Amino acid sequence: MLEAFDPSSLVLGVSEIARRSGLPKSTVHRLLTDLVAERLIVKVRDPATGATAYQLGLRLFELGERVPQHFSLSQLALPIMEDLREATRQRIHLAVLDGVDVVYVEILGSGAVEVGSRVGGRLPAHATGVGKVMLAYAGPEVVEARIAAGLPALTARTITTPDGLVAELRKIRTHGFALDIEESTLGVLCVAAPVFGAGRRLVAGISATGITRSIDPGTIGPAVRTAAFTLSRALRSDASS
Amino acid sequence: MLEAFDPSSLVLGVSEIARRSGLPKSTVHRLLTDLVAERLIVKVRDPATGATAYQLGLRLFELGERVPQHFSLSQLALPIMEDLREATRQRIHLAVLDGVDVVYVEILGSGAVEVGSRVGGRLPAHATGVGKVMLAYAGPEVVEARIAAGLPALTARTITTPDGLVAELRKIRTHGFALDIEESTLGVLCVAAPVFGAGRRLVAGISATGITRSIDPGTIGPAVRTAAFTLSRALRSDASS
DNA sequence: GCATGCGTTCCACTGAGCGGAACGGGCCTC
DNA sequence: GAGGCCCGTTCCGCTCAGTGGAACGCATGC
Repeated sequence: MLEAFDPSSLVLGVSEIARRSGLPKSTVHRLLTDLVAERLIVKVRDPATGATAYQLGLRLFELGERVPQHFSLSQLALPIMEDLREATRQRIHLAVLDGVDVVYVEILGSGAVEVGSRVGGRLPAHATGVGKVMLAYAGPEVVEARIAAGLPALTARTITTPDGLVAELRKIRTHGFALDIEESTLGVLCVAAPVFGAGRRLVAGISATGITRSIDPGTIGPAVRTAAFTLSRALRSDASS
Repeated sequence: MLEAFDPSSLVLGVSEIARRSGLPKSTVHRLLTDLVAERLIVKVRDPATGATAYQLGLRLFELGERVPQHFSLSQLALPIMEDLREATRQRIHLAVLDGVDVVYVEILGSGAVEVGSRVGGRLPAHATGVGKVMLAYAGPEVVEARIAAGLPALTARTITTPDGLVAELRKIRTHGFALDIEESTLGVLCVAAPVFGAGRRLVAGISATGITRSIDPGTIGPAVRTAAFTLSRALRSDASS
């Protein structure tokens, strides 16, 4: 039922939540009362209509910040992301693979252009730089799962064929980094590198993103790879302590 | 039961969760199975012992990022916080009042020194700069609630008497900003200002934090207040659109 | 004035949830 | 090697908590 609150609808009434979740209104109303008591949901007065409405509560935010895949990773990554941002002056993303999508666990810097990424947001892996770089170093079963789930286009430049994706991933493994040239957002270019943890296992992807005409991959690529190596080493040190 | 996962214990076994939550082991086990199915919890192998353990799942992080008090506020605040960070070169905090505590909803920059603040973390309001500034502009019932809940010391410099706190809050209203001179962390000074939304209602507090000897409140105070005014105006514009 | 949809409450009915006990396994100590 | 301890997991008899359709009062729009 909590999934009814999506990023474009953060404040909802009982009937709308019932519609979105497929539960009866009385069930939703009772569950909301319980969740309000647990402070996972907050009951508010919708300023637009004056009606009763509900939104996710601060407690949920506090719990969300304790998710190890975000918290532990961010703690080690943030200083390195700050360095990369200082060095490149671009918007820096840190994301993990979740199923066939990427989920952004940390983003530094607002960009010169509006991009679709958002902390806690998810995008299909094949259509982003960090996603492609993680697909390149994840097992073939993840690539196959992504292909099976479909390769939807985010822009006209998104890779939408299995052969095209497989060839692209091979190229990424050769270069050691991925490029997203307007595949997720028109006018935006992104350079991404893989981050490994203990046992050389893929943990995350890190990237620098900016306006296509202001980014030189030849210059930024090595910087992103350096940050990725630094974070990988930090993760391995952390795992053995 | 999810509260059993606290920031110092992110990975727990069934028995430990049962102890912390006061629920029987079979109840905990069954609830965990349900939460794993909902992907709010992840079942992992504890690398230290090889035993089964559980941690909060990425889905919870995604939901946490949709909490309006974090998401909507951060969206408007981040560019302003970045400006303030650029101008002051200090660690920037954005926090909201929750009951008698402050909860940090956004933090920019790692500091020169380790401070107790953490995104999603909470601290007693009377013992932090952003907390004192919000107490100064919140209703007296919030101040009374904080006093009734006790004024625990975080350092030897924390205000621990009701009269001392009331006098301090009056002073803050006179100056329009708060100072935290080593009250939450030794060696650390913080300058904070209040952020208002529609109807001149207090929404948040913003602050710049750094090493005591590297911060001049006379210089940084106006910068923090400027950022607070800018964010307040952005919030009022946002509310009326 | 009527229709529609809202949030809220009621209550007869149903099966889902509870949690103590037992199990097998791993680890540690003697 | 045996015994003790604690772990995670499973079972199942028992109990009442949860369900959701219907009805209500209210607000809005035509």
